[in-house]
Amino acid sequence: MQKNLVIVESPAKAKTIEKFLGKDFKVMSSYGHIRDLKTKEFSIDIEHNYAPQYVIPADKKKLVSELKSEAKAAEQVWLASDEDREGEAISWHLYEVLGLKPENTKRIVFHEITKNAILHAIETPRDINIDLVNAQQARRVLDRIVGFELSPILWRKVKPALSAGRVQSVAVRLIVEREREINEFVSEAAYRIIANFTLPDGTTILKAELSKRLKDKKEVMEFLESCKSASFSIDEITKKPVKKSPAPPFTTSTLQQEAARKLGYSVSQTMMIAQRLYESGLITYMRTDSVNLSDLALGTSKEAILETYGEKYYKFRQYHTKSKGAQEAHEAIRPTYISNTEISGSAQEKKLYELIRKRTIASQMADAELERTTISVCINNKKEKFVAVGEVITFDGFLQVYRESYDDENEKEQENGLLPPVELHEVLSLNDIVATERFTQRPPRYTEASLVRRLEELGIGRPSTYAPTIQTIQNREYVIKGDKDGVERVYSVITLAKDKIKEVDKKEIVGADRNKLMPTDIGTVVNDFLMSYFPDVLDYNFTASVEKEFDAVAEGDMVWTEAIDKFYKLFHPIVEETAAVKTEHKVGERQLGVDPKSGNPVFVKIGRYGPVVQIGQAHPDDKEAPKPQFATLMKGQSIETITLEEALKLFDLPRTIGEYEGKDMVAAIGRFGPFIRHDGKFVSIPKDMNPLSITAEEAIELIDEKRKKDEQRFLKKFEEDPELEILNGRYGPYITYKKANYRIPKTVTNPEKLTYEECMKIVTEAAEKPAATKKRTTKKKA
DNA sequence: CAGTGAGCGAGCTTCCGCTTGACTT
Repeated sequence: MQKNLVIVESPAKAKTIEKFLGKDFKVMSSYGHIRDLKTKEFSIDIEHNYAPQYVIPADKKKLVSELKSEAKAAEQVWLASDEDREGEAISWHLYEVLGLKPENTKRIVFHEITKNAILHAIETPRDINIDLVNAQQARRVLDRIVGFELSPILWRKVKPALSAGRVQSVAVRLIVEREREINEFVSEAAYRIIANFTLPDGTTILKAELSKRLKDKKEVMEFLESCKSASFSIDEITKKPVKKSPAPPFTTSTLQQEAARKLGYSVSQTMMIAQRLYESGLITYMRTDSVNLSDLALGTSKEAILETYGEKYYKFRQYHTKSKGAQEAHEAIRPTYISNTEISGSAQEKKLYELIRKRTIASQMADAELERTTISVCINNKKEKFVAVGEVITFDGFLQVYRESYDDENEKEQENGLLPPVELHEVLSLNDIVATERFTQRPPRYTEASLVRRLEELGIGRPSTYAPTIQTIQNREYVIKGDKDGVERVYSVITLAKDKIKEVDKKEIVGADRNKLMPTDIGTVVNDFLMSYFPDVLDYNFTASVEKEFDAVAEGDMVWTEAIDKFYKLFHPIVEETAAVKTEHKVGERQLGVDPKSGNPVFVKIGRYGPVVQIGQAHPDDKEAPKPQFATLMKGQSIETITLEEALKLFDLPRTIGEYEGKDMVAAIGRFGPFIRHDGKFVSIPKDMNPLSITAEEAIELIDEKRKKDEQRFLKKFEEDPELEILNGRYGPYITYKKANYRIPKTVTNPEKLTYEECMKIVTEAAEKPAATKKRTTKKKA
């Protein structure tokens, strides 16, 4: 019989702890929550004081019965779930479901997985904190009420299968509002003035910028004109020491941000890779909001720094979490063993590990020291000055290991180089002055990672939900991650050189974006709807204010059902009212005008499958009445901005554009964008062409291109096995075998020369690696 | 990642937060 049963949340953690505790302890994992509200029902009994109806999900039944029998057999059960609200609730559910008894059940907590921490926890057990559990129930019930009362309203008023929630709806709001700011943004121009001087030695160049920008061309002309006869001399040299400190160790959110900036990983990619590192025992837990390092980690970091860089580079630092609502059940994300400089694994895993290791080490290193030199050049007939700033690193400190990245150019600190040695009052000769027209920048669109950062700042969402939330708002098609073409802008450059002023216009592309989050029509309509009826829930401070109540519950100062009741009494009547409003028109519907052909009204709205134009009304009761006509909006069109003319044009599709080889060519828009159908085959119309304006010649060219590509698609077939083929895909050659695809190693230069045996070797080797065998088949529709 | 290609009157959708697995005979 087992003496002790310890239950933790994660199986990887269970494995580690079992080693520390010895053979008198069996350690099992609950795999997170073991009980929850029903998935398909409201499951809250409003009439009976918001009593939640918990069930054990089907995929947890087997686990729960195993836990139950192990618990029954054990002399002592130790509930060791995380030391936060959710963890406390997990322990409580375990206690209830497993039928544990108070006399042989103990609750223990530790927030670092070290032998000392665990042994200490075993020595200092406590009871389940029911106040904390109730705070979790309040959180759970509130989220269910908000989600399950708001979503059905959207199904009725906007589109089926939509969703709303405390977290996702605010995430969408951030993106919608940012896009509006961008649309309303008016950039302002000003001239940046840069002068190149030659020092008295006759060769060295000093580059300096005018201390202020000039408003317009007239001002620039006047300024340059007066510079013709001016003399320039150095009137001030200042040197100032500057210090820079390292960033704290990673939390989930900062790891996601840095992995996106430095390695280009998406938020979910980062989490998957980190999960593998965690399961291999290489890093600590990857879902955390804490920047705290264990004493063990602090000690080994110190050793590593002293050994590799020397004492001068070491500085003991303790970080404190600043983010709102942090619960700090875990440590910061760090290598399990700092001394592990190299790991085995995929290239991605290695890169992420290296990032985590460097960040951890740097966080315990000395400040970098810089010397900032400012040289100011005065103009004898003006009070403005030219200024040159240079920076020299006098001691690199943590910079030797790690440098934090920035999201966009605005945030990036200017890279100041080294300045040439100069003397005070030295007279300089002017080479040229270049005035470049610069524009203020619009606010940046969110990336996945910058959205996570914003949500964290607002205290909305948790480390375990950042990645799923971003997935959800994209699945619902509230936002899309995509690219935006920039627009060409003309700016002028005015140069003074050799006493002559010259002006040229130059062109630049601005506002182009890659992989940024942008709202869709659906997202915008849903957001506007929720904002007008439920501004309190969409308020950026809603989560923060309910968290305050949950804190009061956790402290025992408030009964959780009263907190919920307070909210429900305000919230539910609005839900009822909103649902009761009979609307003839869908939310977001907009009439564009009248169809000149039929005289029927033309309007745009969110249809069952997304944004559409509709001509004429439906007459559900009259079967004889003419049916309305529909047309889907094209990519880039929006129900907010589309005009009547543009909308009517969409009805020209499908459009016969001519004949080729005796068969009609028809242009239309399908599920995956514009295409041409010809002789039963489909050819996509590229982004820079329009199905409404494409000519027969262009279409024939596309068809021929497609045929050529299809021919080249089959690189090689094998007689040994017809299911094995080498194909040419969008991303180069690949092997396909039994409906699965396999990458050809980069070392192979002539894929078409691969033999049957070589191909099968690639296939079987890939199949052995667990990651490659899995093929995600994402089903959108039921 | 590796090729798809409507429809707008018929049937169930949805929340947030913990955690990973992968039918059973």
